[in-house]
Amino acid sequence: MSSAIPASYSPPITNLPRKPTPNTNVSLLVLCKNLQEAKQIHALMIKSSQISDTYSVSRLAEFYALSDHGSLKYAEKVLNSVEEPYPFIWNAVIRGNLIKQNPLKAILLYDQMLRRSVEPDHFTFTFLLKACTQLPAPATGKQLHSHVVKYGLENDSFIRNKLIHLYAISGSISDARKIFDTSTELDIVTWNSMLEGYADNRDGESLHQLFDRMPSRDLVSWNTMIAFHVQMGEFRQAIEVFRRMQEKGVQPNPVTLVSVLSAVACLGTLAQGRWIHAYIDKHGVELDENLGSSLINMYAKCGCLEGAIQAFQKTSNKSVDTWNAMISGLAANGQSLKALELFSKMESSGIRPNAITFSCVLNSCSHGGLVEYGVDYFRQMSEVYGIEPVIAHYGCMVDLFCRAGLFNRIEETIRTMPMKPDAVMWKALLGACRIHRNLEMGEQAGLKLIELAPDDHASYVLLSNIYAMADKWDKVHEVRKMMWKRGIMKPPGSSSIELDGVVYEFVVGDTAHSRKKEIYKMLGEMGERLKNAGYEPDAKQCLLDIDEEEVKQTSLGHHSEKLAIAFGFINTRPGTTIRVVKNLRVCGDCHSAIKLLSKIYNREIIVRDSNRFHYFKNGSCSCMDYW
DNA sequence: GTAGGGTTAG
Repeated sequence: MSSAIPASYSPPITNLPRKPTPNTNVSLLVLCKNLQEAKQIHALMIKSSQISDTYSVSRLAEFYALSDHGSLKYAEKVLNSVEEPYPFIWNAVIRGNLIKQNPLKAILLYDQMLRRSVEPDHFTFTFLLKACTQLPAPATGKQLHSHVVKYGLENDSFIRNKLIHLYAISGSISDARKIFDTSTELDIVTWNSMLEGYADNRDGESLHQLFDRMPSRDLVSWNTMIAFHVQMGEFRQAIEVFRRMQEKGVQPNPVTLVSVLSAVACLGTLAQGRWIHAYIDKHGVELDENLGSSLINMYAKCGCLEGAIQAFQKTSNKSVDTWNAMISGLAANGQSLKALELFSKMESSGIRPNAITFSCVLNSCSHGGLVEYGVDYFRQMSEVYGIEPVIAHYGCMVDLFCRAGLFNRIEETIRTMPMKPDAVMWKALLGACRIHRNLEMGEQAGLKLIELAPDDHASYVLLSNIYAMADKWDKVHEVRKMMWKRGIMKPPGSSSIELDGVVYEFVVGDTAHSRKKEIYKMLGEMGERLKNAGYEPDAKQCLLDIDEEEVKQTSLGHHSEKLAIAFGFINTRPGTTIRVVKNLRVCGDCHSAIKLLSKIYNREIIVRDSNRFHYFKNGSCSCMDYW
């Protein structure tokens, strides 16, 4: 044949075709530090025809789809350039879309895949089901389930567990359970998926039953239980489970400790929080940014700012959440200006504030009575940072104006904002009406609030307080009757104090305590000294706080925070700071009394109520009587 | 030559 190369021919050395061994270029992909380099390798692969090798092209598509330096656009180009794409490439591109938070696209790719007659495999379905969980798209999930059956993959454990997870979180817990019950082999992830399903459905009974039946439990099982209790507001149980977990010798990880710290923060039990912090240090648990934020939050919510600041400084990789936790911590503890200062530092450090940051910042302005600052930050938020205010931000603004008693600006805000006011907003307004004695607007806001939040006891109490203030006693009774009829119960006020790591809890009019004699003797003394200092009880503010029976038996002197403070006085050395955590808001009468007590007994008293901190010192409070 | 379940922040 004429085209045959003569035997004598030897090509010039420079023109030697540099035929790479099949995987040379592919193995270079891992070294790529940017898209440009990957494209060069891509070009080399085309030149050398290596692109038609299934393995090589798959790896290239995988790089484009999954690497930080990749590009989904190029991944898709590769996908479309291959005649008969192997499912691997489709899987990679689908997975890439999941990573980039685009689950919808992932599902659309599956559709294309079927149109091009590419048969999905077990990997494909795990990714797709994850996409359905992310969206969430339970109906699509159900369809996929039937495809899984069609392809005979229903016994794949990964797919089965994903299906359980998807059904459980999308309200079809019985479908999830059906798969669980009909599985021939249950692995730990199956158990955990089902466990999480019950946790998600707030079904504590089934959750505990399943947990008790588990043949073995791993870290995730324990974390699920702890998180469940935190979610349900059962903070002591959360810590109890944590204790049991340690007894069983299971080592906690950052996820565990984030949950536990959150529970401690809600309880306000500083000694416990310090113990967890020491545990983290001692066991060398990695202080990732989440755990850092949780520590800051815990210290801040326990009223220990120094601790929060130290944790903040120690968190090396500060995320936007880290800054948010510190800013809100400063604000809650009455350090509004410092919070705003920190916000400036955050801006100059190059971290971009998010919507939560602005809630924290506006909240700082509100707590500090810094009206004009607040107005300016609100403007900056959309103008400088392009963050559109949501209802929560408008809520902050209303709160800001409320505290300052600027009723026309409140009205203007509510009138001009692009959404309807929510219960939180009416509540803030109602609170302001009480403090500024604006009875007319207060009544209006109260009725709106009850309309929007008919199950919230606070709605009724606040409205009743307004009526009581106006001496409209028939209306007070009306509200009370309405509450009774609807079966709304007000949880009893309770306060706790932690002494030497032990938490003592008191409820209003508590007489069950083993040291009640001593406590009531102390209360008596406190009452005497308050009276001598010119204090007069004001019963109007909390008529609905306690039952009528109790009104007769006990006086305001027996509110839980006072009981806790009395107990603190007895059991600590003079001059020691008293820290009390209350489940509801401090009533106005107690607030005045505690101010005086701080002076009479020369003690710093820190009370955390359901909204903020009150630092009572020398006769005044850090909240400047706005709360 | 690819996969699974868990957390927080006003």
